[in-house]
Amino acid sequence: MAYESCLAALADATRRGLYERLSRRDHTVGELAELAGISQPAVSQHLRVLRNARLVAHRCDGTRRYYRANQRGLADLRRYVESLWDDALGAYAADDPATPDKGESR
Amino acid sequence: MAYESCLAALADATRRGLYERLSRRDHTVGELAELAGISQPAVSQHLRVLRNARLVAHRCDGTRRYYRANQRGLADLRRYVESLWDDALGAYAADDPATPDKGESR
DNA sequence: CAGCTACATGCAAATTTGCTTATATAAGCT
DNA sequence: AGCTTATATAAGCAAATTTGCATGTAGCTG
Repeated sequence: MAYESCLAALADATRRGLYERLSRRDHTVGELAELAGISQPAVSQHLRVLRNARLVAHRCDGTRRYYRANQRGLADLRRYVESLWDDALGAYAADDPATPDKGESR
Repeated sequence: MAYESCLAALADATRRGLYERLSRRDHTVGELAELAGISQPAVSQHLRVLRNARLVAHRCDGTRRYYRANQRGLADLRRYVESLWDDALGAYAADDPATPDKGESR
């Protein structure tokens, strides 16, 4: 189940920022480091997490590596969220309308 | 935006298990602790995280609190994932030479 | 080959996280 | 009121993560 690593990867704000940037356009590691305002090694490590989750891919061009978003990981995550959503709708439909709630919160 | 706390909440396997169980049926804290095989305080802490993410809600009945899945948090997460998905599709379409450029910003 | 650039990896410190035990609060029961 | 049950909060700890810094590696260029 690959959606687990996607959730873990996107749970971090820095990685979300990197991913969202890469979903608009491809970037080299150095560009990402400058844009995100963190060191290059930090970016490399975040990219490894995103890569293991299949959320990004890269293509090599000389010494540069152009990273971009990859549909595979996101497709897995999307499928999982949709399954949760279907369950939620199913539970809603199964609610007994004759039973009023007592203490609803949050 | 609330999807951030949803991602963080569902990134943990134990909380995912609790949430998925609560999306099928409501449960008390004690039931969840027994089913998950962890202590009651641990469950309470996980439920707080899920509650803050609006992924679960509870209703009080005497000293018991029946928790169940809440659509609000999941709806936020779903909307976010769908927006990422649309971006991914958009990027894919942008690779197609038949579609016009969309003008990069930032 | 030497040197430079772009990136990855390794390591240790610092922060975070998840779990447990202990304690507090609150409601029901006798 | 005192006791029990159900849950929340607090404190402490071990394990996992994040970060910064230093070093290693691969490709280009002269």
